[in-house]
Amino acid sequence: MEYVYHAPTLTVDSVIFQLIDNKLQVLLINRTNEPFRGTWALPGGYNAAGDTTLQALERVMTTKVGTSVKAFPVVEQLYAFDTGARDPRGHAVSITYMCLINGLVPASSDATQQPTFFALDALPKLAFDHAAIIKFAHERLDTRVASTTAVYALLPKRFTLTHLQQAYEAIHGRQLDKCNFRKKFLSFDLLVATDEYAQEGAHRPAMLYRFKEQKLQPLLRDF
Amino acid sequence: MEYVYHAPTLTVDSVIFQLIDNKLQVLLINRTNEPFRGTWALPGGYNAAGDTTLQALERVMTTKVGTSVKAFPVVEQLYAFDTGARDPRGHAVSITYMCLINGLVPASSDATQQPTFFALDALPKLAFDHAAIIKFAHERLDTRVASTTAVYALLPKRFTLTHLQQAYEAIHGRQLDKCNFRKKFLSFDLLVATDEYAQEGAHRPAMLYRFKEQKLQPLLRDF
DNA sequence: ACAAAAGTGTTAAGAATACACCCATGT
DNA sequence: ACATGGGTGTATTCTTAACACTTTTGT
Repeated sequence: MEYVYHAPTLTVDSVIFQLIDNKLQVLLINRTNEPFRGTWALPGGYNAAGDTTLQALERVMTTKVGTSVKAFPVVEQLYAFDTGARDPRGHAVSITYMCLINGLVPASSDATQQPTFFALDALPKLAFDHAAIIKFAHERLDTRVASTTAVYALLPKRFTLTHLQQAYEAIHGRQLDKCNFRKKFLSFDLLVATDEYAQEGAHRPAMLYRFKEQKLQPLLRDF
Repeated sequence: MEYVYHAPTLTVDSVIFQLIDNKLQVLLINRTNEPFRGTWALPGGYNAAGDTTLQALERVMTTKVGTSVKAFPVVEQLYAFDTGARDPRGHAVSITYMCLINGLVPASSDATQQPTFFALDALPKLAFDHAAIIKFAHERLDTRVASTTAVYALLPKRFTLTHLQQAYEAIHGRQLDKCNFRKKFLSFDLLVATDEYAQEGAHRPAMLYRFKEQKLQPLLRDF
């Protein structure tokens, strides 16, 4: 049998989440090339032969976001999307990653790409099937913060219990009872109170907490 | 910039689960080609340009398992593995799928591949990183049967509550209390009792149940 | 004194767990 | 009669959920 194997185009796209103004936001860049030129899209790029998907992701991060993958405390592969024909010339498969971070200031090597964070409830029109990818990523994030300590990646080292609760509320999209939230989360015994307080207005200052371990751990019970 | 894009090799591998003798078993085939010739491996194959991963999976299923993907009530994409260098000539990315079925008798178009079900606790030496893929698939299956009605795909249309419990026990790998299991599962209101009984030995016959809906549904509470 | 957010207590409903028991069948 | 697995009841403990209350700050 005479048959020359030809591989489909392989790309990598990253969904970078960050909490800004107590809202869950995602990083988008403005496409400078066709197709979808001028439309907002997830930072992504080609995965060339010889590169692992993580290496391709690193290339995307350094060139289009201005940061190494290593700067993200939580990076998780999501799904291989192959519905959206990325390239009009043919079928493409995109491996997607979810990246969580706090305090990232993006800087593309190409300034016209203007990397910008958008709130999930105020997304612009998106290129390719990127709206579906973001939806998938949001659902995955929801299950991850429910079953692991993944929120730590979205918060600064020190934070108040109200910050923590607001993070959960922004991700889950619903209000939680303050007292019940605190009792439950503290019962996991993952936080330690620091001796510092946050003074943020005309009211009682809040105690600052930090995670005992800055790493992904399973939660005893789901949130 | 003069640059010709070259895509990595893309493959598809399937983890086919079935319950046999109250044990969770996975389908393996014996490799007829190098590398790993003569070693057991997951059914898999190349994903050629122009084919979606599901089309590539269909090709694998019809040629190496003797069944269409459509015969599997539950098919779920798992993860893109790119650690194992499938081909010694270069880097390869494998998209993996988990497929659940009941009563499958496999038949490869190439009889020397002898597709065979192996119990998860008695796997042979495996090619590539397939041991890691099976472990990943097992964990995913565990969360799926805990949060959805995915078990239905592993059971015949009619089954006893003991069969159902044994399925959960085989997947979770631990014993469950009969009374508590029944109360909880029946409280989901997903099963209906048929008017038939299963007579399986020198003891009281067991009532046969069926799922109201033969489809994947979320469970009210996790198992 | 008051507004605003921090932080706590209490109770009732619901779920999980452990364990003991009765029932219907073939031999 | 008895062994075997089918099928059920109940009490205890742990979680969840709702809601009301007190505390500490700046103005």
